[in-house]
Amino acid sequence: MKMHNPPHPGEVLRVLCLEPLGLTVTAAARALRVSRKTLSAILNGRAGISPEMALRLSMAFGTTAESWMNQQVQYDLWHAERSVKKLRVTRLSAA
Amino acid sequence: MKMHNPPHPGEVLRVLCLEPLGLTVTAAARALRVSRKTLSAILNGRAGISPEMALRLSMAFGTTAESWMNQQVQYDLWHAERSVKKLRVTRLSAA
DNA sequence: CGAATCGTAACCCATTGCGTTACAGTCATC
DNA sequence: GATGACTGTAACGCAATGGGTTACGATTCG
Repeated sequence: MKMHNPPHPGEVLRVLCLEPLGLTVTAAARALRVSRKTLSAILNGRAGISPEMALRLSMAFGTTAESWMNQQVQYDLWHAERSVKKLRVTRLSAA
Repeated sequence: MKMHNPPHPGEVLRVLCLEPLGLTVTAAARALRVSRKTLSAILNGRAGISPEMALRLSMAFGTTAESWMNQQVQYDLWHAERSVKKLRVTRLSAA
């Protein structure tokens, strides 16, 4: 069940939300009451989905905030595993 | 399925991981290779679970990093909903 | 040409995770 | 009663990050 290479949520947002509705970045940012820069950063993978942004997205697109946050978690964990390759931690419990 | 009042992950960590093993905060922090202050902050709800910390916990306790991150998400979203009570967002899509 | 869009850089601000050091309080054992 | 272990936390410092504004160059379209 481990995702191979999870896309950043912004990519999903663009393809599944903006494009189907023919929304421009500017228009979507206005609707979300967020600066164009902030939305652009997310769409291009330069920023993550914050809890508040997840709420905004859920309200604007009729989705759940959890789904956005979960995508972000998958993305973050996948990259954390690879950036911090070797964490020396003492095993405290067997499984 | 919406959690009523999700506990912060630190509480779960303490009750489900430290206590069963009779671990002190100091000992657990040493095992996780984290400062005692950092672990204490998490246990007392003064800090969240970062991706890296989720990885450390998964390695030490044989759990999944996702489970810790998901708990954090539930906690964050629940509080975000209540702190930012009214986000004025334009609905862009019906369901 | 002129207008709209877009990505982004440059700044500024607030928050947050993490480390170290240090202090006060609790508790158990000597 | 003194000693040592454990705990929470304040005070600092550092780096990263989300978000806002302004502004510039590039692209696309009427």
